[in-house]
Amino acid sequence: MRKPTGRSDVPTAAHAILGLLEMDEGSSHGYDLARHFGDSQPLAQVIHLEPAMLYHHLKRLARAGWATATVEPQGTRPARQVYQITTTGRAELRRWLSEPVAHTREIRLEFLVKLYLAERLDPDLAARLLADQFDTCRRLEASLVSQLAALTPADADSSDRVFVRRVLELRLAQTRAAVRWLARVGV
Amino acid sequence: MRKPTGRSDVPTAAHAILGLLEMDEGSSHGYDLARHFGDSQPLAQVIHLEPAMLYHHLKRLARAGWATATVEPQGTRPARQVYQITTTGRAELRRWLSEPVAHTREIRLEFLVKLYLAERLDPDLAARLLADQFDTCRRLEASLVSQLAALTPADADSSDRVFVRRVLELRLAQTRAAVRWLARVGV
DNA sequence: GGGATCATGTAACAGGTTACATGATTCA
DNA sequence: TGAATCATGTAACCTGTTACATGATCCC
Repeated sequence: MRKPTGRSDVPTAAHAILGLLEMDEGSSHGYDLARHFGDSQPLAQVIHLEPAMLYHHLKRLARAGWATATVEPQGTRPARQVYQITTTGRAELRRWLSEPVAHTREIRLEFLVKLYLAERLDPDLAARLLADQFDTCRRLEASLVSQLAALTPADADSSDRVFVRRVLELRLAQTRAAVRWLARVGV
Repeated sequence: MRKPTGRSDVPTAAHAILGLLEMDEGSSHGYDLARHFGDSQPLAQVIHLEPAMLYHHLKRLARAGWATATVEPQGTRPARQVYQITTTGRAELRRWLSEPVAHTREIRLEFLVKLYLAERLDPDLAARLLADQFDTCRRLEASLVSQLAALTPADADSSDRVFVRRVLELRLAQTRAAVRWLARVGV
């Protein structure tokens, strides 16, 4: 018998669904929610979610106690599973929305989803999120700068060192681009 | 019975291992290769590879005919599985190394691995890869610029439109950062 | 007649993560 | 004595992708 594998780490998609349940307030079932991730919808520009995974996440949200499902018979069609966010689900959503992402690479997906939802659910929260994300990226930038500074003094330029320097320079460039973008968005 | 599920898409990790087999030329078994992905090794700054996945990929490389395994008994320890790259494996590696990545988000991981290996296996190939990647990113940049231009004329500024514009602006910023970095590296 | 729409999924596969199994040997 | 090294993995879980099942109804 194994230990119950100490994992946590709820994926962005699950939180996105949780946010949509909060926005759509009331009647949301899988097929309905799927439209948010369909062609030319704003969220679809940022996160892809196939029906298979959508239904999967809905079940997990229910298992976690963040949503409840009620069955709505449809006559001929399969019964609708209408989901509703719970109080603990709402608390979890808020917690997630207040938390900036830790890495620059997560801006493109996770942060954009947070921003989309926060702006539509609570503009004040969105403003705070933006400010916190800006600070986080600034700190990342400073850390990269000091890592680079610690690197260059050693004059031995093995190709491995050159490579590591380039990696840091790329990260710094990406992080600075994010910082400038955040500053422009957060006016 | 299902169709054999039309997938392909070999992951970066597998190609990284293939590249290391080509570099280490001869005696490389799992435990040995693992050192490349250990603390403070240059590749570890870019890609994480736990032993479990390393051994998994080695088996898949053998299954694909890109490497062959020969058993080297060790007495008391488990026998070493020594892997060697094959001719088709070498061809596949070369093909992969010549191909720039299609998306800006893939620069951070997949492109950096290609660059690391190409520079160590064939500097000319590395130079061509850099040039091709630069062109690809330039085209991406142009595409994003025209997408933004197509967006702004419509004056109706729904919050959804604002969001989509921001997404494009972030991508453009990230792509431009990559372009400048590539230009600096590729001197 | 034939495809899109509604509404739910399952099956089979993939990569990836964490924890653990095995068992002798070397070193602090 | 007990941790690290060598060398291989497996087990159990996860997200994610693609293909397909079901079956009525609506619209061209």
